[in-house]
Amino acid sequence: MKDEKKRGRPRAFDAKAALSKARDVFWDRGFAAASLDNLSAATNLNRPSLYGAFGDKEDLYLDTLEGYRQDGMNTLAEALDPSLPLHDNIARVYAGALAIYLHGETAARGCLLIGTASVEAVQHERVREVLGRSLNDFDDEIEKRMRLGVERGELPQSADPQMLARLASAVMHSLAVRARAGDSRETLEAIARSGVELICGSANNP
Amino acid sequence: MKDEKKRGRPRAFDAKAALSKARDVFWDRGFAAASLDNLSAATNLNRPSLYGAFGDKEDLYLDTLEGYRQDGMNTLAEALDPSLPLHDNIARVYAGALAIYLHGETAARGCLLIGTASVEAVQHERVREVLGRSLNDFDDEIEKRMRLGVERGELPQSADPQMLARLASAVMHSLAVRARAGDSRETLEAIARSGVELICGSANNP
DNA sequence: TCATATTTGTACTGTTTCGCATTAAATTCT
DNA sequence: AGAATTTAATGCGAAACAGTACAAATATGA
Repeated sequence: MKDEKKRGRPRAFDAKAALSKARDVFWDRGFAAASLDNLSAATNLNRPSLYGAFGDKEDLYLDTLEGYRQDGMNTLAEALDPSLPLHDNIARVYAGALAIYLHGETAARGCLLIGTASVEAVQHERVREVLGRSLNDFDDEIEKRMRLGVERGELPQSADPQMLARLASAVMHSLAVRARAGDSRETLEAIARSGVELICGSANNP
Repeated sequence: MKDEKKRGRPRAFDAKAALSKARDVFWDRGFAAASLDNLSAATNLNRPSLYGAFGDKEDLYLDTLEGYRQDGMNTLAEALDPSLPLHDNIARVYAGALAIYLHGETAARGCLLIGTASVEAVQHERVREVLGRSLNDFDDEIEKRMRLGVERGELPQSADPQMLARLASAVMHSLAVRARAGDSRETLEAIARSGVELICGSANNP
């Protein structure tokens, strides 16, 4: 499925690496302010090569969003390792998020989706779809863990797993926004800690 | 302070109304994708008039952000009317936010600051400053009410007003993002209700 | 070896962009 | 009434922009 030798001249670049470089450009500048020259320079690809490999600017952007989304889902699944207590799971979710959000050259970049796709979502339906789906999938994954928490007695029987999941996500959304707004790591970590306590704190404390 | 007749030709437009129209353009398209032609058409002002009145595009954008911020602070202050119970206060904060976030032509526009300033915050320091200040001021205002809640016994003495305030804001940040991502009013209202319960729910329930 | 297929690089096109220069219009001060 | 001052409207110009045409380069298949 991979070694089917294609006919013509082979590619001189790694599409995944190029996509990663393009993602960084979008992450820093957003979709609208990222020019094809920026993307071309960052990926070391001429514009025609970019078009050939990924389509137009919006296609390329959607590709980076989709890749980011899948990476995020993988990170989330790891953080939610069900052999750990719920409290630790949510703390790990936030820690993983902050590790990503706080990585930036000039200023922290936050979340690629929340930070850059939100703007475009109003006018670009495809972007809105990816953003909405990403947020929902994230909620759903956490909800599963919450439901397990209720079964296990980590959460009271009266707890609403869906709503708890959405509120757990909400804290993460806020971390994403605040990171991009320039809040310090200390502040963000404090919010994450308080969020964990509020959402699943009543569980461990008798 | 207002009727000091200036020397030259008087303005044929209302600066506040123009700013409001410009704000709508930025709200829908974001800063980068909003062209001066868009802004000129929406405000019924030629480009030179825009420059004369507000400066360049970034200046105009910052003006709209500042106005939005102040409107938001006023709405917040009303919602936090201390003669009402804390529970109602926070519910009113979210209701007020949703009333603003869900108002859009094609799709809901969310929060102007979170939805459009976040992208620019990384590269435009002045935008990052306004965004950070706005989030902080919002937190601080809610924190005051939380502190009052502790004094009054609406919240337990052990409650951390600052952190509760930041988490209350977090729910609102999430509403802003989710509105722009296309979530329904029902979903958003449900999240708001759950947020109120989680943050100040343990207070009213004996 | 030669045709076929794909990628690469240069250069181009037409549009959009921002910001300003310039002139005409409207008002106040003297 | 005329000078001074501010705003309005037209329109310019230089740069940036997205996307593509075309030819050279590099591989496979016959």
